[in-house]
Amino acid sequence: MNEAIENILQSKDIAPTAMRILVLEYLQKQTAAVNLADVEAGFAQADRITIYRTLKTFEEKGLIHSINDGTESTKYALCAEACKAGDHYDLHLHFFCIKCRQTYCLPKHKVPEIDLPAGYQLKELNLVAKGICDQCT
Amino acid sequence: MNEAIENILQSKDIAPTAMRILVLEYLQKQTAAVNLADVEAGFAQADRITIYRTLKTFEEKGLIHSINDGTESTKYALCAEACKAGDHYDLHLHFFCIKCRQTYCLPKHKVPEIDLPAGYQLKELNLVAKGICDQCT
DNA sequence: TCGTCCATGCAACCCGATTGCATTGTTTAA
DNA sequence: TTAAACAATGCAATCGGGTTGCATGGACGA
Ligand SMILES: [Mn+2]
Ligand SMILES: [Mn+2]
Ligand SMILES: [Zn+2]
Ligand SMILES: [Zn+2]
Repeated sequence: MNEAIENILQSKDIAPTAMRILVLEYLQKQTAAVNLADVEAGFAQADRITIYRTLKTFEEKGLIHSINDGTESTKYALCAEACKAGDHYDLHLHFFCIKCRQTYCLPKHKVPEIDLPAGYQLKELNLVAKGICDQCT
Repeated sequence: MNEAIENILQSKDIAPTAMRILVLEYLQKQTAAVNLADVEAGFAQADRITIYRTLKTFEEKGLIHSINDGTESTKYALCAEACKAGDHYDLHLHFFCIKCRQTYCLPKHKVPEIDLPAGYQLKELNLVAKGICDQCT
C-alpha cells in the first residue's frame, strides 16, 4: 500500500520519509488545492516547518504545483505526471470560488495562447478565474 | 493644474485631499505598476498607512486596480476611465518581467473568453504573463 | 563502526498587510 | 456663525504567511 506512494516519490527523486509519505497521501485525498495550514490541520501533531519544507521540496521536484489565487495564502495541488523538477508542463486554469473559498484545478482547461507585443518573451502564464463553483450555485 | 486632478478624484466620488492629489499625480507619472513601498518612496516624508488607505480608497472607487503578479507585494495601476466603484471593466493582461521585476499593464490585450464546466459562474478573470520585457531583452 | 549527509523540530525573524485609537481637518445643520 | 458630525490622518501595535538559523537525530555508505 505504501509501496505505491513510495514509488511516486522515488520517481520524482524525493527520498520517501515518513512525513513525506503522509503528506503525499494527504494531498491525494484532496479534491481542491490546499494551503500550508490545511495540511498542518490534516495531522494530529505535525511541525509546521517540516510540512512547509516538504511542500517546497515537492514543488521543486515537480510533484505538486503552487497556485496564487489572489488570497492571502499560497495553495498547492498535485501535478500531472509529466511534470518534472523545474518544469511544470500542464498549465491549466484555476478556479477560485468566492463562496466556499476553495481553489480547483481545471486541468482540462489549458491556458490559451496569447501573443505579446514585440520584444516580450513569454516564460509562464497564470490564469485564475473567480466566481461561484458548481457546489455553491 | 491641480484642477484636472481634482476633477478626476471627484468624478470617482473621492474627496480630493492633499495626500490624494499627490498620490494620484504620482500614479499618473508611472509607466509600470507600483506597490505601497514604491509610492512611499516617491515622497520625502509620508505616512505609510495614509498611503495604504489612499490606495485602498482609490481601488474601491474604481480609480486604480490591484495586480497580484505572484511577487510578495500587491501592485497598483490606474484604471481605464470606464471603471467604477466595485466594477473594473478593462480586464487586461498583466506582464511581469523576471529581469527588471516590473509589472506592466497591457490594456490592448484583453483577457480571452473561457468557457467553464457546467455550474460554474464566472465573476472575474486574472491573467498574468511572466517573462522578459522589451526593455530587458 | 564511524563519518557524512539529509531531514526534522524548535525558535526566531522578516515583511507586507491591517487595525485601533487619538487627533486634526472638513462638511453640514442649527 | 458656530457647534456637532463626519471623514482623513498619523502613529503605534498587531497579525499572519513565509522564511531562515541552528542544533539534533536518523539513514546510509565507506
Ligand atoms: Mn492546478
Ligand atoms: Mn492593469
Ligand atoms: Zn464553492
Ligand atoms: Zn524588464
